[in-house]
Amino acid sequence: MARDKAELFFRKLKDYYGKPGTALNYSNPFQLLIAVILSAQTTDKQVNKITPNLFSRYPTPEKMAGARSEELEKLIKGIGLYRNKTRALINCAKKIVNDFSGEIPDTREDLMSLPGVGRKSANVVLAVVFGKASFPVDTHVFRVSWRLGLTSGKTPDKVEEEITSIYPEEEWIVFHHLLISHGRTICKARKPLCPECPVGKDCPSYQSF
DNA sequence: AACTCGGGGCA
DNA sequence: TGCCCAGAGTT
Repeated sequence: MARDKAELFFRKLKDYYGKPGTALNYSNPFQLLIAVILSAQTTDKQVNKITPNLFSRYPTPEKMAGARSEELEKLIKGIGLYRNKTRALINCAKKIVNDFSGEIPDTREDLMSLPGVGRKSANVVLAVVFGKASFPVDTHVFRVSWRLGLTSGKTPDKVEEEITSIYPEEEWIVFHHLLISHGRTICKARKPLCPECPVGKDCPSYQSF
């Protein structure tokens, strides 16, 4: 039963990694959304380097919608994929202004209609900005939950469904944090450090790759 | 389903 | 210094 295993792993991981830290500190919904878009394929550290200048120049959807791409590009250059993201940011801001009256939409469907916002980013915004139950499934979540035997789905949507059925909503944030921390430090994509893993031999994937 | 987009981190 | 890593969009 996945739920029994989940309880055990959850406890062990929680003992090991502790409580979630504070990662995304943008209280402004628009700025948080933009920071999330910029975070794709990068780290929060990289994003935090460029956001002060970016938001100083384009603090609102209206300002960003009117940005010249050459100018905005300079402000986010240094981060990866800057051409894609420049386009996404400007088009996203325009859509917020034109289709959503300048407000950040609060449904998954509307968020995903915004350029640069996919399934994972939409769920982050729903959770962080609107406090809605949503579980962002990134590659860490996907890989770690699969190795632990908690999920078997082959698509992120399926994994999200499986994983959210295991825990009550109140524990999602902690569990999400644990999967991410674990995926980054021990349960790495290549060369996972199984001997150091707090789950150890209870993991069905222990030393099997 | 496979590929692209750019730079940081680490072997 | 070259390989691996992290999402969204396009074909």
